Amino acid sequence: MMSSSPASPTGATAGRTQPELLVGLNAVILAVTQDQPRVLSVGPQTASLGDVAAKPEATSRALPFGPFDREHDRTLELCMRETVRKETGIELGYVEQLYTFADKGRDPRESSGGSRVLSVAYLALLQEGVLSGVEDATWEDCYEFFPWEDWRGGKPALIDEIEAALMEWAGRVEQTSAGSDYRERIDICFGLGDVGWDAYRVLERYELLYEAKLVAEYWLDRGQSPTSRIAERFGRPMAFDHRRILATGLGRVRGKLRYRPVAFELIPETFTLLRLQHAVEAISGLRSHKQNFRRLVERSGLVEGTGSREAKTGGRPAELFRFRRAVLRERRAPGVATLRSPRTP
Amino acid sequence: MMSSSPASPTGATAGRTQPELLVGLNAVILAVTQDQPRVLSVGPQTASLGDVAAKPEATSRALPFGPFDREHDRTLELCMRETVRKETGIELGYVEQLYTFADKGRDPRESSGGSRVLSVAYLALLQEGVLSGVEDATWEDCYEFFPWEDWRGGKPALIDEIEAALMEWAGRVEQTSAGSDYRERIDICFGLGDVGWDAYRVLERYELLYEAKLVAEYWLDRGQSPTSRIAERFGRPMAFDHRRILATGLGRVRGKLRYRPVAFELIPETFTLLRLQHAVEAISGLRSHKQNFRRLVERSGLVEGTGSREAKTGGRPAELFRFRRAVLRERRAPGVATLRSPRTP
DNA sequence: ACCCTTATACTCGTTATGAGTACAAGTGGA
DNA sequence: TCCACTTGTACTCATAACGAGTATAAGGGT
Repeated sequence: MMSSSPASPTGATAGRTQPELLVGLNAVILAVTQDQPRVLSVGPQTASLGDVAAKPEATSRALPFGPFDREHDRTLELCMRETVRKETGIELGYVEQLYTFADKGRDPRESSGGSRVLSVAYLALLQEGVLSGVEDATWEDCYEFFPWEDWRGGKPALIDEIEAALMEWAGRVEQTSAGSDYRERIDICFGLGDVGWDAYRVLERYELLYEAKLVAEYWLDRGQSPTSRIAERFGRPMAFDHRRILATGLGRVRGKLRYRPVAFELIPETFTLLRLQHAVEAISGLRSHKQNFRRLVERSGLVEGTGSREAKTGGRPAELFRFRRAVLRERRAPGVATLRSPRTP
Repeated sequence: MMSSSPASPTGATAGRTQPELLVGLNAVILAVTQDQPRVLSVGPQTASLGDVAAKPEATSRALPFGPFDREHDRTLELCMRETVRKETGIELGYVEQLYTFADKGRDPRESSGGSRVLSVAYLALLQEGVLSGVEDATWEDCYEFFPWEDWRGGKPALIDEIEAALMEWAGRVEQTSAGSDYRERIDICFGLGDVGWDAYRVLERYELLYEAKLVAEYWLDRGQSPTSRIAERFGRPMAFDHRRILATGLGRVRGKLRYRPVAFELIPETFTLLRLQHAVEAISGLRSHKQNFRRLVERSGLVEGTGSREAKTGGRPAELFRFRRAVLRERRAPGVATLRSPRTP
């Protein structure tokens, strides 16, 4: 309730009893290994828990999470770092807050009398090679969850299938309600017609597919089983709303790549330009022109040569570069601008 | 605690008792009126409450806020819209989630035995002319809180004063701790040396000033009074950590302006190009080249002429334009790219 | 020596950007 | 009516950035 004499920053009244609200933290931890974008997930490795194994949810991967300990943690971010450190042994570097999720129904247990759950999601980027020592924490390929997001090999064939399925859905919906702009949303989200593919819109695409009942979670959230076509073609589901959270995270990095030098958080201290390029391509899901990428990165002043070179390239040895921290002092908002759209013709 | 068999999206254990944690919502509601950026604030209009009037906090403005009603509200955003609607009569349009604040100590009452407060802040943009009917809700000029952020008249003289004060502070700190990169942070934040001014870094600047004890909140948070110089020169304080939240919001719009057409959320349906330019300038705090701004906006396809024109310009009548929604179907990430940096020479 | 691979340099045409100049079309007053 | 003043709009021009190539360098293997 707004109040004209603020008594607390939120206006919440102390001592007022309400049904339980749990606050937790989720972490989207991304890395690039073998030129593939990976996300750290937790959950049982194999479904060997007896009869539970039959249920698809039981084998879904989840994002690392933990409760927010309001007694001991000074900040949300520290709590998240601590949780991840304790549970996986990983010491996070680059971290940023992503989004706070609190929609009713995001935890299926709510409906059966459980508490409402609010969680604050964080995004973290790790360099290749940092591995978790914990058995049931695994790195998964991001594009298994979003197969339509990987355009590095050109427009995925799946896009046509998605377009057809979405248009069919939009047609059905338009008959009942006033929904003539569904087609427009579809065009924008998936870059159809003369729209270009915008790598950034990961979340919008996932949510549109969810609305169109084309992702497994739509059915699982309602206690039903997805059709086999959905289960096989439209990406692996994750537990709860974690695929949505992952979509938010992937979209955020892709966006940030354009104007902040976050790519360097994903690769070792020294690297060849091709490696940098591959990391950027893995995250953005787009292929870029090698010579121009080099020109762009060099001209930007983001990197400096180390003098030494890497021999194991299979061809001419490549020079090793390092990130010039000093660049932050010289230019505003440096990033890798090349990441516009792939040439579709 | 991370768990290998996820039982809840956050891992929070139901039924576990912890000290009270309150969840609330804050809204940064921005508009542009008379070419000035405004923020909607609440609080007593004048300090006529007796002896409380002497304390500066009693007269500070606060951002609109309300508790998150976990029973009735389906989503955080709906709760926020509802709160604002009920309390000010304003029906929000463009809204996005901004950030979640939960640092220990953000509510001064915590230390005196109160509850920990977490709040989710939202950003909303309104068109000129939407006014609140509620008496103690007022529109305040954003730059009263951040006088150093307005570069429309060229580099503010205040920047030199800030530079001096910060450098002096950095010098003092370096003697005690290992802090040789304070100067680098100062350079980056305030665009000194060969760095350019980056309009986007509003929060970083505010936080640096806070650390350097140059904003009133630093002292108020510790129950002390700021020096008169700080009170007079470094912007008006707000209640609690609301100036920090406002900084987050202003930074976010400034950033978004560059790649999404959010400027149109701030102006009426039809507008002259100069009006659009002034709205962009008000938010970004930068002046832009009129002819180039026009070229950019027209070439971008973001707008279309309506044929009619506005007479009240004081000179030649200007054509009225409207935002072309269709552009969203044609180009990825359209924005107003011109907003780089002001020519400082 | 020849072929394959990857790295790196350089070219070329197109488009975007910053900074102007020039002219158009209103207003109000001498 | 003419003139000064205001704001809007069209065009120019040099420079930088971008997309797409071609050409050459420098390693390994057979």
